[in-house]
This record gives sequence, C-alpha cells and structure tokens, in this order.
Amino acid sequence: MTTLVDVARRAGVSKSTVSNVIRGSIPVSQDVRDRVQRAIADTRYHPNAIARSLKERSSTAIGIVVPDLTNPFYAELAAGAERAANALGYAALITHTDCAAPNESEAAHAFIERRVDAVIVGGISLGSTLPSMLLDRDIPVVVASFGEPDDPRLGVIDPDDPGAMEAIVAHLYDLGHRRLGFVSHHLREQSGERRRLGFEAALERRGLAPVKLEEGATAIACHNDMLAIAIIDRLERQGLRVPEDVSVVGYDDIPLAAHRRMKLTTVRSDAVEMGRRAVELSVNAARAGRHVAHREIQPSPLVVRSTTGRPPT
Amino acid sequence: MTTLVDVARRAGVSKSTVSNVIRGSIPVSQDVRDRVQRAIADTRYHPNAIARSLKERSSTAIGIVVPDLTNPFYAELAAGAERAANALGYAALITHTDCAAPNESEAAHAFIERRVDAVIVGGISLGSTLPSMLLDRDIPVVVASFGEPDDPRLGVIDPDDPGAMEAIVAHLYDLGHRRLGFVSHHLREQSGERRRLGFEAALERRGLAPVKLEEGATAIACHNDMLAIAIIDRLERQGLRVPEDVSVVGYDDIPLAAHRRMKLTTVRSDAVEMGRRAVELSVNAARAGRHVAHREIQPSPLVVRSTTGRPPT
DNA sequence: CTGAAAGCGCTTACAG
DNA sequence: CTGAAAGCGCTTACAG
Repeated sequence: MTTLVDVARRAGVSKSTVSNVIRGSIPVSQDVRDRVQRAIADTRYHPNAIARSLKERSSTAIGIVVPDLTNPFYAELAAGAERAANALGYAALITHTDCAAPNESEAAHAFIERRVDAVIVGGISLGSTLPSMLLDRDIPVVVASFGEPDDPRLGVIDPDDPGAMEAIVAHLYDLGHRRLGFVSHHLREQSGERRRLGFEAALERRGLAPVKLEEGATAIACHNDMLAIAIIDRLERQGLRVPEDVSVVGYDDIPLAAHRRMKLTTVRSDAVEMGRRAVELSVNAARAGRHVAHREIQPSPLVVRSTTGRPPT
Repeated sequence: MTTLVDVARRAGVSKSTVSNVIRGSIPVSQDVRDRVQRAIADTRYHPNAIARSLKERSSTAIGIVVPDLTNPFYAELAAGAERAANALGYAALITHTDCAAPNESEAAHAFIERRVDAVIVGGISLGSTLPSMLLDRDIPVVVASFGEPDDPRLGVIDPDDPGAMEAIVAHLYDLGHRRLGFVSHHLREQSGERRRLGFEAALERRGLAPVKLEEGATAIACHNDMLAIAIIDRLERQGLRVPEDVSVVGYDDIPLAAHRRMKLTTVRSDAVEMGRRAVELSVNAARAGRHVAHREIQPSPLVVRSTTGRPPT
C-alpha cells in the first residue's frame, strides 16, 4: 500500500507537508495543496490508521461487549452504539460473551491490548471483573443495566428496574394473581438479579413470597422478552394457555413483542438510545482523559398487551 | 501504561530480550526468563497491539459487515464469525449498513484505513462497490449469499438459492397454489434479488408468472424470515388468516421460526457455521497473502411447518 | 509556508 | 544467550 512518503515523493514535497494538508491543521499554500491532493488521488492513498494511532496514543476504537448478539435487545444496543461510534470516527470492536466469566476476561484483555479508548457493556455476569480490569487501566466504561455501581468510576445507564418491577407486580396483583414467580437464565446476569430483587421487594410489600412455575405460579415475570417468548413456547407445548392458565411478562419491548402472534406484556426500553448515549458518555470521558463516573436512569414504562390476564379460577 | 522498556528496565535486560521472552520465538535462559516474567507481572504489562500491528503490518483484525444486526440471521452470522475470529486471535470490527450504498462505502474506507486483514460480508446492496474496493487493496473478502461472483477474487458462501426456491414453489404448487408471489425489502439486497430470480425461474418451469399480494396471490415467498414474520403480522392485522387465506414462506430458519406461535415454513440455513467458515477461508487467504477466490454452496432444505396450506377455494 | 528530526512501542535481523 | 540498531507509517514541535 502507498504511504505518506510515496505521495510526498510524487508531489515533490516533504511528508510533513502531506500530513499537514491531510490533517488541515496547519495552513498550506493553495498550489502545494493541489499538488498533494492530486498525488493522493493518483496513488489512491489511504492513511494508515494504525500508525496514526500509535503516534496519537488513541486507537479511535471502542469495545462493545454483550452477552448475546442474537437477542434483539443487545443487537439494538450494539447497533445504536456502533452507529454513534462511527459517526464520531470510532470503530466498534464487538464481542459476545454468553455471560461467561472466561469470555468476559478474555474480552477485557483483548480490549486492553488493542488500546480501545472506551468500552460499552450491554450486560455482564454477576460479580464480573471486566469493569475493574478496564477501569484500572484508565479506560472509561459505561455499562447498561447495572444498578448502583460499587465502583464510582463506572458509567451506568439503567432502566428503572425497581419502578418497572413494582408496576409489573401491581398489574398482576390487580388482575388477581397471588402466586407470582420470576424467571431468569441459568447464567446469572447482573441485570437479571437486579430485576429479581426488585420483583421480590414488590411482592414483599404485598405480603407475598415468590412462587416457582413448577410450584403452581399463575404469573411469571421474566428477565427479558427473549426468555418470556421461550417460556410461552414451552408452556404452550405443554398444553397450557397464555394468559388463560398462566400470565407471562417480559422486559425490553423488543420489536417482536408487538407482533400480532405475541402481544407480549412487557417493559419498554430504548436499546438504540442506550447504546447511543453510552457512546456519547464514554467518548466524552475518553477525550477528556477521565472516567465517566455518572449514573442515569431511563424511564421504563409497563406496556400491557395480551399475555397477562386474570388467573384461572 | 507500561511499555516494553519499562519492563526491560525493571528486569535489567534489553527490550529485545523482553520481546523474545514474550514471543517465545528465540530461546532465553531460564533465569532471565523468570526475571522478565516477574517484571511483567509486577508492572501488569500488556503489550501494545497497535505497535505490534504497525511493525508486523497486520492488524489481526477482521471487518464484518451486515445489513442489520437486529435480524437474527445476521446476528448469528456475525456472532459465529466473531467467535471464530477471536479464537484465532483476531478482533472483529462489526458494522451494519442498512444495505445503503453510502454506509457500505464508508465501511470499506474505515476497513482500509484500519488495515483489517480480511472482511466478511453478510449482505450487501445490489451492485455494491464494497467488495471491489477491498479486493483492489488486496484485502481478501468473502461474502455470504452472493451468487456467481463477477470478480474471481471473491470468496463466496452461498445457500442453495435456486434449489430452495424450486423446493418452495414445488411445495406450494403441490398444495394447489397457482397464484404465487415473492416479496423482498424495498432496499434491494443482493441475496433478495437472487432468490427472486430463482423463484421466478421455478414458476416459469410450471408455466406460471409471479402475482403480487395486492393482485390476489394466495402464497407468498419472502426474502427472509424476518420479512415473513412482518408480513404475517400485517396480513393478520388486516383480518386475513395464515395459512387459510394466504400461505407464507420464509428463508433462514431463525430460531423464532420454530416457535409455537410462528411455526413458519422456511428454508434452513446455518448462519453461525457460515460465519465460522467465512473466517476460516478469509483468514487463511490473508495469511497466505492471496485472495479467497473460491465459492461453496451450503445445503438449504425446506422445512415445512404451519404457515403454508391449501389455497382458499 | 515548508522540511528535517524525533518519537509513538513494538519486532527482527545482525553482531557479539 | 543477549543487546544495539533500524524501521513499521504516521504527527508534531521546531527551525528556516
């Protein structure tokens, strides 16, 4: 590939001058500028971002880690972040972890070695060391759906889990349900545990204790929509009807939730916006050479559709 | 961050020696090796991959471009590719384009500047210049679902579109349908057009011409599952029943297609495997300093579920 | 306005 | 086995 010296030679100037016309930071005479531009076009020169990164000590890349790209919530979060990053001239290194600690730690190492300027995490395992590994190397990180951070350097964008869980339980309670359960994936994810806690707190306020599905729960709140959809599938294969036999509530309001064949009662969130905002916060921090150290909460309204109804009598 | 010289100084050796113990290429005495290892641990040294890339002239990164991360087919393709890339020590720069030419060309530029070693494309617009931009700079590219490549340097992993389309039409024809249509997104994607062609060829073999939905088609083949699912939603909102009033066929067999509430008749493909294989092919080519220049076809069997039935009488 | 020089953090022959 | 030196392709003071 052609380099700066190739175009400098061709234009009959020094490489500093070529660099100056490309960056536009230092004024260059019209004549020289034209010659350089032509040489760039002729040689189809594209600056080597790696060399620039080394010199600038900035990769202009951010890392994005999600548990599962196949879950539309995370896909939208990643897409929103990627789009925002690109708009700022940053590349997005995206990785999925299945919420497994070894994968998370490997991702952190890769991000450190590649010197990403910031990282966005869409979801991590409970007690993950990923954030602190990054933070300790002065890489700003913002995590979506985390809760009260133990580490003040962290950036956090949370849905209003306690509020949403209260709304879910109130809705179910009003319908007459008294045997309610919460279901999350077997891999314990940070956000799932937070929601479980909020759910149980809302139950307790009504003098209720959680009931498992196998123990005859008549309503189930799920960690997220994908899980709710999988559970509806399982229940209906067992011959149970939703919501006549059991009510099911999701979380995220992925596009599919509104589908005529799903009509899932769920909690709305705006994953694309969370991704965009996470990039905004973390890139600003990176550019200022500081951590994000900021938490914000997004509204998370309950959307009642048709997977919730009165309990069987 | 600590650098090689920090470690060297601490261990009391030259940076060449530190490099040698890290890379393990050149033998180093046990004693020195221990001292260096300790210095690395003490300083929590992580090599700067950017500096290494500059020297090695390899970014150990691949680019992945998909139209839409939100479509589980592309998400699985990207996830499969990303997982395979990570296993080989490559990072994945993932970008989504909405199949819009400007985004595609911007992605190509970003990949060139960042000197990715290879790129995987999950889908592109009809007549996209992305592949040739990359190919011309000696970056190997493999595209999934492309058809006969115009450019011999391209790597291609295709589903068996002609075979699948014949199977779809045969299935529908046998059920009694004579008014069949094909639907793709308004953004013309390479793979959509290929499928349309295969569909129309299969129709022609039976002396039939395509019929639009609005013109009273009784069966619709869709570019992919996501579109099929959206169309089912639209039809059912209009009060039509699937399959009693109109049969709908998808393509991809995303996990959701098997859901009890969808039961979509579709064509099976293995997106994760396509992604993995694409990485294998392109990384091998990159390492050998050549193009992929190879096309392979994956089996694409029809999976009949419950969105297809006899036409209304 | 333009160019020579130093340096970003590595790797890799090449001497010793 | 170990180290000094050159170089990957840029950017950025600093002279002129």
